Amino acid sequence: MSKKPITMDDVARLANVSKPTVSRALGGHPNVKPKTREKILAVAREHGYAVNRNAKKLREKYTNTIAVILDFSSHRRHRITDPFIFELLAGVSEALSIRKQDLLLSPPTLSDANSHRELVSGRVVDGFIFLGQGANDAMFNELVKKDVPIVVWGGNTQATKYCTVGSDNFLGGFLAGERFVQHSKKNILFVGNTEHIELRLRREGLEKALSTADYPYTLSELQGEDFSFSAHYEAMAQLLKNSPAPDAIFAYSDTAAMAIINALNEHGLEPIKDYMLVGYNDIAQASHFSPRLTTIRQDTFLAGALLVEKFMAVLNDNSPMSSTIPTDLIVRNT
Amino acid sequence: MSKKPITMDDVARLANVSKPTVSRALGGHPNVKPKTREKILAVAREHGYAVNRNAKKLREKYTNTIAVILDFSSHRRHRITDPFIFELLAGVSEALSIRKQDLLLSPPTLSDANSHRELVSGRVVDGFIFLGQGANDAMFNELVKKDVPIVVWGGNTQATKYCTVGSDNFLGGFLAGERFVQHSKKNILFVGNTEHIELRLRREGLEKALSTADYPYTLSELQGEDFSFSAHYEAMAQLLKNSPAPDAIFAYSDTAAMAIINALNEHGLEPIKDYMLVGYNDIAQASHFSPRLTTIRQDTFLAGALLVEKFMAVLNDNSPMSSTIPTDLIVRNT
DNA sequence: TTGTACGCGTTATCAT
DNA sequence: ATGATAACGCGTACAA
Repeated sequence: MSKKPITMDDVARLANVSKPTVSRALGGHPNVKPKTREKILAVAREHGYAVNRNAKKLREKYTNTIAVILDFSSHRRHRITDPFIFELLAGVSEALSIRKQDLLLSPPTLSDANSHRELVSGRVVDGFIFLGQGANDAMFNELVKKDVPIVVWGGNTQATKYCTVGSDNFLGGFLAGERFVQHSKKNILFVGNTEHIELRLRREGLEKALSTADYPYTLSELQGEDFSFSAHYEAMAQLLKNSPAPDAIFAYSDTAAMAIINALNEHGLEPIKDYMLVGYNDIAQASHFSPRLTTIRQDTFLAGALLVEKFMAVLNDNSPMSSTIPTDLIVRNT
Repeated sequence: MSKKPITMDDVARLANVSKPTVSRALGGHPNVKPKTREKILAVAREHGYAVNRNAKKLREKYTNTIAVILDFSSHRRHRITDPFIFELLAGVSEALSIRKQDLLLSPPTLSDANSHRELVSGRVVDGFIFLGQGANDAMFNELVKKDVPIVVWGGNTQATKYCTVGSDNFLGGFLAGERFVQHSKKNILFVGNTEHIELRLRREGLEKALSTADYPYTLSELQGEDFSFSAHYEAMAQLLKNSPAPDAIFAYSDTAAMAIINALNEHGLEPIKDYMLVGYNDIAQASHFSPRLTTIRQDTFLAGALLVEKFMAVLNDNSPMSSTIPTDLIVRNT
């Protein structure tokens, strides 16, 4: 147990060379005789030597570790609800591993800008990738002001001071609206809290498309209290009790869409026949739910790659532009 | 950008004390005069000082970082399918944050025992929590032999040399079987690959319960090729074409259950009336799927806490016993 | 091509 | 209660 790990010094001794030579051999430095290198590598392998990464980080500029923060509000107390955020996490994880960056998965205990900054000045991580904007716009701006490298998955407006990657939310909303207008839908329901930048943009896109309709229509809004499945279900059931049923619904996530469909079901309403619904994210479950969901697709693999690419650019001070990934309407059975 | 971060030396100078005193003040050491401590903390706060964690780790025994490895086989190429693994991840994340341990989320690039060991001897992490056993039983045993601290979410047999935490898989299977026998089910289908220890145990439990039936029955098996939704759907559709429909199904996960129900649906079969189905995990979606799934619940919050607790025990050389979390049958509409 | 000497920022030991 | 000094393991000038 208390076995002392072997150090670079030990390897040097065993290979009859000096420590810097070992360092060079392991680091792939050109100026080292092939035969010497081989000898060193052999000794290292034989003794299971591994470079002490803390000592290394102590000397080097970057930690090559990036903290990834899940959207706080997508978590329920001890219960995760939306698989999308995890598909996104998987995308980021893969992209980071390609660049040989470590991923520190941070708990939502970090709340303010200072606790985040400490992680950087303590040289634990080089910066942050936030998977979700939530209501943290102000904190993100503060972090940028404090020179903390960050990239955020989310929406972007003129006021956004930090680099974002996200779907083209306005377009996503527009595509949904277009579909509704094509089918002459008149009583449209937008589900989502427009305090979130992304959702505000989607609603704007939706409105833009609806405004091309040459007939009268109404647009109302349903804001779930939190992000849980049952909250959405109940809110929708309540709405159906008190108001005329909408004939078109645009939900901010597939998960929310599923909850809403359940409520519509129990109210005796059928997809396509009675209502049209467009979800968002195209999570794995969306195409297997019954009914199969019409939704807006986001490629989480590409998203991860882009988030990491932008982060690296931020780290190197080339203030990269925010950007969006392709955003497509996938028509299925709603 | 190239702003040099403030060091402990700097703080010492600014507070008119020596470096060790600063270290003691920050570390909560008792032997430091309250007034001195206050002064030091004030200076540190004022200048936004944060301890360099790499220098700290270079001196200390533990890195206080734990690598968490997701089950390789639960990932599809760029597509996550089963939310359960992420509920588990959330549980572990929370448990680790309570103990102030950092979570390094490792990509599935690490394949053999040596690459894992390197992470420990390189002092990146103190050890591993594996979320899923997959077919890595041999590697886990090898890691234990090499004194790498690990804990595994999964099943346990006499042959298991490493510490596991998991649901009581035998009991889970038994509960499902009991339900089937109570309803006189005769044509039982087990869905899952029994090469996985957990699933083998569940099948054994199922068989045990079935053996109490005082009537003849058949038990067959369906092994999905991979863990994707569509693979299960298609395998089930195929089975329904070629064989008589089962009147009872025990699926290894709720996700698999959903795929199978879709296939049964399209074949005109109805839950309860035509078949009975028990899933596994009780993921958030299970109670909102249509039909609402009967399933075996696992508390992922508790699971996370237990995994971390056991890991700490392993780290401190008190070879802890493997253990199981409460395992209950949740009866809903299948 | 290789070796010597030093510093990275912290904690631990020992002395005062 | 505090300070001087060493040591953790590595990379990098600079010298050879």
